[in-house]
Amino acid sequence: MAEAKAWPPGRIKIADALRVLLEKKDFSAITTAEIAKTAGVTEALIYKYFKDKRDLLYQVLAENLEHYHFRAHTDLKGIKGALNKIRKLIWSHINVYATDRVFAKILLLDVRSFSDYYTSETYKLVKKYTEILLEIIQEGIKDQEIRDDIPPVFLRQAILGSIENVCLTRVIFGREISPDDLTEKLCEFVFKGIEQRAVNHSTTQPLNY
Amino acid sequence: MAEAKAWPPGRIKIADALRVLLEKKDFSAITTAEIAKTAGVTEALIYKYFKDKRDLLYQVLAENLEHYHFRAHTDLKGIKGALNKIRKLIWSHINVYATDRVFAKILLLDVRSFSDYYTSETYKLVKKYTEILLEIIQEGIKDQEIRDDIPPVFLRQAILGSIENVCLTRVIFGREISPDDLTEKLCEFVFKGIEQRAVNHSTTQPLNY
DNA sequence: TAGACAAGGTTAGGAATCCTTACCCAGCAT
DNA sequence: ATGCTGGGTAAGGATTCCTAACCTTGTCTA
Repeated sequence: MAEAKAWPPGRIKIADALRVLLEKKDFSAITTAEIAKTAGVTEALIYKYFKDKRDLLYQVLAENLEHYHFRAHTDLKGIKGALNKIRKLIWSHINVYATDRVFAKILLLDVRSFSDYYTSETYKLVKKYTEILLEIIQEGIKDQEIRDDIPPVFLRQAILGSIENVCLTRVIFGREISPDDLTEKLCEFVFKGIEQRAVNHSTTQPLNY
Repeated sequence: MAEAKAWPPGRIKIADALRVLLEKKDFSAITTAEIAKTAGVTEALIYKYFKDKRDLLYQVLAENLEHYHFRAHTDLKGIKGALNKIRKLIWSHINVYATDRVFAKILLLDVRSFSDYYTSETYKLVKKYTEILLEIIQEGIKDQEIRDDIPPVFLRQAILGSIENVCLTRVIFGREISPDDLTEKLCEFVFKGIEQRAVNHSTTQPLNY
């Protein structure tokens, strides 16, 4: 799937058309007629390449996911330490939402309400992506950088939830997303929590940086 | 809106019918014909009481929200300390998702993809609900229980995101939700963060419990 | 080199779905 | 008795998603 090469022109035009339309409209408000017209093909062609309208959405998402998954992987190369990796992953993650609003909208809003999405190939890609974070957490626990009294899978959910929810409102209302600023705040939150630390200047110095 | 009293029987039957159908199906897969049939009324009656199919969804959600918002408020009475209040709020919040899966599905999955939802009266109720958490955070900052170097609005988003994302997968896949267990883990995460604390047995005893 | 056969695309249409317009009827106030 | 309001129905139309069948062009092969 999404072989990156050799898609017929019609298929490409259709996928691009959907991306264009999603910039301005909800997925549910976009009709197949509209997609076909924007793509410059007939409606029936959509159904040659996609099972149905949703499948088109899933496949468009999948193409983006593959790309960003690959990028996340390379972005992490050369970084030492679980917390540093998490910081970088958060930054990259937010940066994608900041620069590709259509992708953000599809992933955070459009597909989530369809229950067949969770059995799709595309959802497997999402899981593959979040696997990266899980591995970093496990590494961090092993190296004593991350606490070991909360299950890694749980931590992953909580971390991703906070990232996504912070970006979500900004995506919905078209507000600006600043990766630097948000990453800084998110890391503070995720790493240290909201509790006011004891104001004990002698013993609470951070050890790692 | 949602005057709690004096709704005509037809309206009640329609709202109930939607709730029943949502237990088994996506909102997008439910037809107006189906709703009418389940309710034992004609399709046209839906449009007497609701602007359109979505408006029906929003209003059903609104009714639940009002109820849970009220309950959250009373649940917090008599609790001292911002962190204790947050713990209780998290528990109540999760408990709602645990006991009312339809409500959870509507709020976390169904309405989010519709952009007109964010201009609806129902969304205002959601904001009113999240306002509770914001006020607690502000109180906590004032009382030095909560760190003051991250904006309260940001903290609220991050906290709610982690709560909701933790519940989300369980809602999607129909897995069990254990309020006690999840609250404990979430509070640990939210209050203290993921970073392994310095293993300094003399000074790191928790103070509050 | 005819012809089989994919691959890419179109024509035409049908079932379902959402929603509207016009109508009915009971109760009740004047 | 009459007008009017609130709750409900009947009937239909436009739109939307999707399918079946067909066309066309290039390529492989006997």
